[in-house]
Amino acid sequence: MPATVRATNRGPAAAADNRRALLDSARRLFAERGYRVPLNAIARDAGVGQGSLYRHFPTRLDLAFAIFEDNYAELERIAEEDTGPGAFLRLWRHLIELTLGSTAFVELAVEARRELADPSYGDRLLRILEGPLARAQAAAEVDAALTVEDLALAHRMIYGVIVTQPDAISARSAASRALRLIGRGLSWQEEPT
Amino acid sequence: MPATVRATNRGPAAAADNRRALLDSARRLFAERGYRVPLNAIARDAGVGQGSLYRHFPTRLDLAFAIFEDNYAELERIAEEDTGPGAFLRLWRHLIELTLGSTAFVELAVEARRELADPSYGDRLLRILEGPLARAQAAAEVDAALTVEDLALAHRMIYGVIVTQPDAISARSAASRALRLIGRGLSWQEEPT
DNA sequence: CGCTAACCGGACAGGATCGTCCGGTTAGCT
DNA sequence: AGCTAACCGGACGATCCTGTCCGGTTAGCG
Repeated sequence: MPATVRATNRGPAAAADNRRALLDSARRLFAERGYRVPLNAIARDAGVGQGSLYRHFPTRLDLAFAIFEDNYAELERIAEEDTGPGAFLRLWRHLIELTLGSTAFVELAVEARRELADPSYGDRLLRILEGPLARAQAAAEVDAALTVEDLALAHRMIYGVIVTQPDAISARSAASRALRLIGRGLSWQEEPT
Repeated sequence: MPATVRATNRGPAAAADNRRALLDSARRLFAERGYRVPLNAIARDAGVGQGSLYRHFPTRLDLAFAIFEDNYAELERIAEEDTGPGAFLRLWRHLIELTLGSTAFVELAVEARRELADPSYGDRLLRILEGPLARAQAAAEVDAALTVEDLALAHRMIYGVIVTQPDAISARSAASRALRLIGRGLSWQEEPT
């Protein structure tokens, strides 16, 4: 039996384990039931008391930040390390994949802006996309007129498709169709505003 | 004083007035606070008791159906009556305008499918768009490859943009940008799946 | 072995929402 | 006027969620 497995989750040494169990359960339940999943459901799923949940993460936002920090860190890592041909498209695909995995990723950003009245959390995605987009444009891989704001908008469009889809399986193909729609354009006459 | 204004909302003759007041309040609160607005808030706003609300509309779905029936009826009327040049685009714009007016319009369709396990409510939009799209394609106004499913997908994409926007004013310009993005395409290489 | 700091569980109070129930009100008819 | 069917209001019980509080548990140390 590995040393990390304990017979009990009590005592000073159990704090780290409980924290990790809470994060694991929260990640799964956010994905399965959305950002608004009850916090006590998370505590129950993690096998810890309500007290422990609120001690480790005083608010829903604290918990969600801790979970989706992983998403951002991974995107930042990819944006930094992958600079070869097609790197932008790989980064973009990864972002879509994360969104398919949990729409709470987007809902958190919306909630953070509403709750904290601070746009910095949403801006983080823009900063991640900036470098790779510029490099892809320099390599003529994507339209030079494209901006990171366009990408963020496209991301929210994909979110809309996923969140209105009844199940995760069909969400993937719907998102795929939506990406093609964005990529090719509907080819109709929409005059500029 | 018009005959329709009553000093009281009691008695047998008041039922119709109360029903209308409930619909008016619900329409406004659904638009302002989203599909999940508390039902008792609607009753309070309409100036009627909880009992009257539940008597007229046993479930949230009943109330929402009654409200958004107007949206569908209006779209159907436009689709039927307006057959001149550019008719399709006018219909499409009207759909976007309704969605800007109340995202609950979309959320209801999602909820109805989840709750009733019946896709007919969502399909109603497809049926409305069918004729005008075919006519626009016959007139070479829009790409012949476009399907009503594409349009429904695009509609949900616009919904995603609106619902993640912090306020109604900025939602309009964001939706406008999104529409241009869809119309022109991002012009990058996304291979078909 | 006993003490203590750190930590845990779950009961609990507070607050929100749902849906029901029944005493009270009204219009119209006799 | 009196009666009755139709309708209304809001109190109320049930349920759910949040966030706190405190008696109980554990690891490590002298």
